[in-house]
Amino acid sequence: MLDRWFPAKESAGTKRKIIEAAIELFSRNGFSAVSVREITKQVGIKESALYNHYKTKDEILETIYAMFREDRRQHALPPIGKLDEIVKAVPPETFLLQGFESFKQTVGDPLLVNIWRILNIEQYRDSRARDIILEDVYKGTIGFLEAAFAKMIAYGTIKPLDPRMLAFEYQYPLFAVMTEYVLLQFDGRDTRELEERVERHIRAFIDRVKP
Amino acid sequence: MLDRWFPAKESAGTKRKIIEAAIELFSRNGFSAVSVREITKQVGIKESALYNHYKTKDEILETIYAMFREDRRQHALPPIGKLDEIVKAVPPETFLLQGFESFKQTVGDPLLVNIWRILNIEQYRDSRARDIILEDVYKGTIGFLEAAFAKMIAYGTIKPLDPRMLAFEYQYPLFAVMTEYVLLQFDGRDTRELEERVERHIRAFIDRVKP
DNA sequence: TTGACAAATTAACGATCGTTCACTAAACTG
DNA sequence: CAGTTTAGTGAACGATCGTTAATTTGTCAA
Repeated sequence: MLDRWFPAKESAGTKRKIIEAAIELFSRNGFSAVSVREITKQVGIKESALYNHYKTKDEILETIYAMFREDRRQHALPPIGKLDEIVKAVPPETFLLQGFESFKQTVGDPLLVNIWRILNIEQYRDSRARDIILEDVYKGTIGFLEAAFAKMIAYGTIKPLDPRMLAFEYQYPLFAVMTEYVLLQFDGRDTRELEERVERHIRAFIDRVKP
Repeated sequence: MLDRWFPAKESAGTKRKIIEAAIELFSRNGFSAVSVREITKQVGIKESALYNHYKTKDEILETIYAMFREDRRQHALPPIGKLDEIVKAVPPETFLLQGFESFKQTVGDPLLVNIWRILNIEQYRDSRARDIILEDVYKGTIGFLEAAFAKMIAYGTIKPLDPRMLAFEYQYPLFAVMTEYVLLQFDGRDTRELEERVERHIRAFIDRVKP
């Protein structure tokens, strides 16, 4: 994710180091409680040097948002156009269990987890964070799943229930687990029970929709 | 909630007004981004007068936490001791639909909603907020429901499934809906679909566990 | 080798931060 | 009514905030 935004050719990679430090600090204390001096200290430069790379402190946050947005559009969900061929190619069990893999992949990526934390902290103060959570995460995921379930129903591979309700029943527990997972992980606490719950939820869901 | 913490006999009620202003401001911008001068301006006093009521800015936040904790222990869930008589007295349908009522009651209380927002903002920076969310909210709710489901199973009023799994399947979607609800509400956006989802989820759950 | 440009430093700016101080006015207590 | 407590003001404290300006250092192309 960082590699794409900050190509290695850039000499010292200070611009990238600033983002890395900012993500770590913002995710722990929030944007407002982190000073530019804290960021630049972690990078190893003076505070004034930061302004050679970013116009303002807010532009750093904006860059982090943009990275997350782009990463989600690229990697989080397959494009709607490819949905039909996916649903035709893989059985519902495999499709749904992919949600488990994608969960483990997300919580295993410290960068993604930290940006998710930042979004949670800033969601009320900053309408950009709110927009990412509501549109990209919630609406995007549910819309994708609804379309997928509708296709499965059309192909007769799952029971003919309301696809939007199915999307909700499948995904919303995962949202809540993600929230709790990220919080437990913050103190290095045990998260195995949550992982197990996710898997059991998905398997129970598969049983509910099997035709 | 405020009435109990700040009895009317206190002359001007400045201490209460400070908390009210702080809750509103903290819930919008976060503790760190709100100055004591902003709070006291909203109350109508000078910043120095605040220190007649609270030793530090943090003590205001601490008071808010304590209020939320106590309110939850008093009103959120019936005491475990009374659980047996409740499960004996009301059918599972009524018990579970009570979760819908309690959801509507929570999101309809601006004070509770704002404190919930504060907890979300501060959850990483402040271990006290983290503790409230993980222990009082998550663990407390799931523990209560697990005990309730276990009793229902013992009385044969629901199917004999794993009570902890049932608690998870019932409650976690509600956690996520609450999060999204509070966020949508922040911009005054339409939340009717979410309310409907909650009710449909609970009714679907009732169907799943009916013996 | 020189000139250009990027990236760093030192120093400082005005503003704002949480908190404290000395003091005053009002309200309760004996 | 005198005396003490409570709640308020006005001013200031040292620290820190985001940001800018002037200047130096390092790097690569011409």
